[in-house]
Amino acid sequence: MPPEVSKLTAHLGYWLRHVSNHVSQAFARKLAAKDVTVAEWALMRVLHGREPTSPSQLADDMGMTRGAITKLADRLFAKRLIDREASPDDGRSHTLRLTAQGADLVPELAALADENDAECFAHLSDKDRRAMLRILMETVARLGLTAIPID
Amino acid sequence: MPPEVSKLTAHLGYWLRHVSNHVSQAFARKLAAKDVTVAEWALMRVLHGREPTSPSQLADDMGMTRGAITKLADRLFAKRLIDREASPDDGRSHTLRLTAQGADLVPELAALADENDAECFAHLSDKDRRAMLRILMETVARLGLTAIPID
DNA sequence: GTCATCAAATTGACTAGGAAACTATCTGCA
DNA sequence: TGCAGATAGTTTCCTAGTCAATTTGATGAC
Repeated sequence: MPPEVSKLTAHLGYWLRHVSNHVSQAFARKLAAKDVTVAEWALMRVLHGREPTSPSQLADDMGMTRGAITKLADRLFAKRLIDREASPDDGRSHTLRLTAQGADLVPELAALADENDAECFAHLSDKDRRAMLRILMETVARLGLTAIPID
Repeated sequence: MPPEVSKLTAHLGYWLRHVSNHVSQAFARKLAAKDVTVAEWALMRVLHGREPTSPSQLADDMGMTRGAITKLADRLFAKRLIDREASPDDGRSHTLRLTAQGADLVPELAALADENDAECFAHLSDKDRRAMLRILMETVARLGLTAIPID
């Protein structure tokens, strides 16, 4: 019997996607209570503690296109959670920052994220949790270096 | 200075989503050469080695809605990669299985998945790779137990 | 046996994001 | 100076999901 497809179960990417989808869906249900989506939270989270940032920079950092950031920012702006500010030295550009209201909301959302993490990964040992976090952060750093599509 | 938001960087779910998105996007570019999407591959991958399965079961297993499975299956059917078969004991239900063509394609796609994994996680030690895989599989098993939304 | 209820799958309306075209502005170079 | 790219952001079109309503078939109470 030829093992034509040796180890289908061995693809990290597959399991990653699987787990990520489940976790994000669970998180989305929690965030819905605050009328915020996961992507909106992600943008607010990136803005928090790094104040005014350009859409292009955010697109790179979040692994999304500029078009997506535009729409995402529109929604957050409509909810008064972020503000736009024209760039003084470049007429094309502007920066985004959290409003006071947005900044106030961040800790609440962070608490939901804590809660969601706790629920989804309750079965992991502290050691495993830390290992996973370290591996993921290393991977982001690595992918960040080659953020622009190569192949 | 009150640490209002203690450890924003500590949310596993956030990094998980970040890495998963990047990996899936890279994979999508590779799959495009075979005219297959990531979701299509995922469905084929689930069907492989577990032959005839109902859409509902697939929806549960893949963490998608039934509507999504219907549309996904439509596309794969149009490409002659899967077949529908009426359920003998339940007139409402049917099962899905890979066609010969679909089964032939699986190893090719699996090779692309291998390649993508290798590229995206090249920097990880074997030990880390195995740890990550184990943790993710454990988590899926755990989430599987509570697949139906609880809160 | 008939009807109310439930379950499987599909369908339609809606939403979020990607790719690429487009607009406005900036930069460099003759 | 003035014009040819390059660059920041937006917009349009398309794809692929979710959610809710619908259709069709099964099931159980009486």
